[in-house]
Amino acid sequence: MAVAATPDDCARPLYEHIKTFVRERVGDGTWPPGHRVPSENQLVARFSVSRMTAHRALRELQQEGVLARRPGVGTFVRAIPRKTSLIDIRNIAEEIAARGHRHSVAVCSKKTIPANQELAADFEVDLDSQLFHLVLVHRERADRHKGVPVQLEDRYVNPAVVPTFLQQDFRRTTPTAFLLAAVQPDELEHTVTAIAPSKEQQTLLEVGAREPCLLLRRRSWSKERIVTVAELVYPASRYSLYARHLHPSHRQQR
Amino acid sequence: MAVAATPDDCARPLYEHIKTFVRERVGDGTWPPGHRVPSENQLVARFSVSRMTAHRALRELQQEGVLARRPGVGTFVRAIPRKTSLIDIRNIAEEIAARGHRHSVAVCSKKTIPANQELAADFEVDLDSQLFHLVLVHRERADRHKGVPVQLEDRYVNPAVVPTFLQQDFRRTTPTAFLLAAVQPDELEHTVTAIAPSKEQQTLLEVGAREPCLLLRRRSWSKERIVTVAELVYPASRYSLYARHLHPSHRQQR
DNA sequence: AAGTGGTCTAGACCACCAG
DNA sequence: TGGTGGTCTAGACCACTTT
Repeated sequence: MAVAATPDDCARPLYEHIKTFVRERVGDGTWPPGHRVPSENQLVARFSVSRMTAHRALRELQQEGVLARRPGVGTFVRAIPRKTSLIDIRNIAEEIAARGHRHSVAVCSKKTIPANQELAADFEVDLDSQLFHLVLVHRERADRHKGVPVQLEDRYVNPAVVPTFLQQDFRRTTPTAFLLAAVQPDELEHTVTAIAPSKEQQTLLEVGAREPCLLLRRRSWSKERIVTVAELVYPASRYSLYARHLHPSHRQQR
Repeated sequence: MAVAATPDDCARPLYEHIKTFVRERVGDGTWPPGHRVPSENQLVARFSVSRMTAHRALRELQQEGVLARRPGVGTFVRAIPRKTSLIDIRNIAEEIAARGHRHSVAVCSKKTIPANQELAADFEVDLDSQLFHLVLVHRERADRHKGVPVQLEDRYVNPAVVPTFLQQDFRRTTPTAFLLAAVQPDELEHTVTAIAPSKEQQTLLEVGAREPCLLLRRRSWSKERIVTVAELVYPASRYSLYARHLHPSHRQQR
């Protein structure tokens, strides 16, 4: 009974409480796909809110692809893997861990550099402003072998937004994880193209000249300022990008 | 004055009326980026609805990236190209037209074929079931030159869902446009990788063996049934995929 | 002080689906 | 017939920004 007051009660909207309540149970498997979640009226009683508030919580979870609702029937946990990657930023370390493999990182470069013409334009700062620059190679290994490179990360970061960036130990925390924790980006831009790897990229990724690679260029903004520009190179044989999502008219499923 | 009753008044929710009203003005440029849209109270008066209804309309348009809202200030038309491609299906003909160029199509193959093992699994139908198969080359040209191939489209369609598919004239309507009109997909899956083009792809796309290509594999569902599986090959030098979007906490912008 | 958006309530009516 | 979700109203309080 009781209202299951989560630790983080602090001033969050009531519908967010309900969303968290549902998401936790869906996330940890307490409510498996197909499971019927409490009706609006049951949530009204359980959380002591009005029906509009409970409705909003369930409606938003439906729009996010977590739940499927059927008028006259009920609300159910959706079966399908929800939207991923390309859309959300994904942390490569967690992804690899999710596959049951080991992730490791080699730091190739980690320094402060002056902005050249192109970078100054990207970051909307003056020429020769100081920027952080980082080059990493992410490797994935299944057992006790050395593993293979799966991503080359070439990243510039705005020191004005994240002054402590270069002090991190990137063998413990990926830049993506750190940046997401440090600044919540308001906006993301992704551009994907295919490239033939350069000599240097071939060496770092341990691929041949003929193996095509995916180049994902990501820029993120916070409060109108660019936070980071990253070029992520994936050998196509070892990685592809995936997205699955609902279409505007959300509805359906079991 | 009056409620600007749109032609399609038929039983649509009131908040949808308001959303349409706003979207039309944003779409046709009547309200340019940065323009301040009517406040909730003004919409309440104009549409004779309650504030909750007006609020929901504006909130959803915010979530869709059309509007930016600032508490205490107002609601404004967003400046930035909203989420595109990779997320939404995009129609290559419209895209090319939007760049002021001409789009043309060569139909390489258009027939009914029996499902092999792989296709049967994809479509969740029996082996040797009949499927529609289509191969197109999309070209883009700037002036009166012949233009260059920008996309090779290799598509299978479920006849049970779209029986009239093969009867279309794909020089007039792209498969994407037709399919979107025929069946509203509930769900989409995109997988992106990089490939070195095969001999046949090199010929059709008029690219060299060394030019990497993007391979976008798209599957769409309607009511639990697969509608179509498409493999779209883009020469990387002529095309890249782009997405820009807001992060979960939507807020900001002028 | 006035206006904005953000949230919330306690009712209500409806179409739909189940038993 | 009773429960479900979908919509809607007419109030309300709040934090915030602008004037």
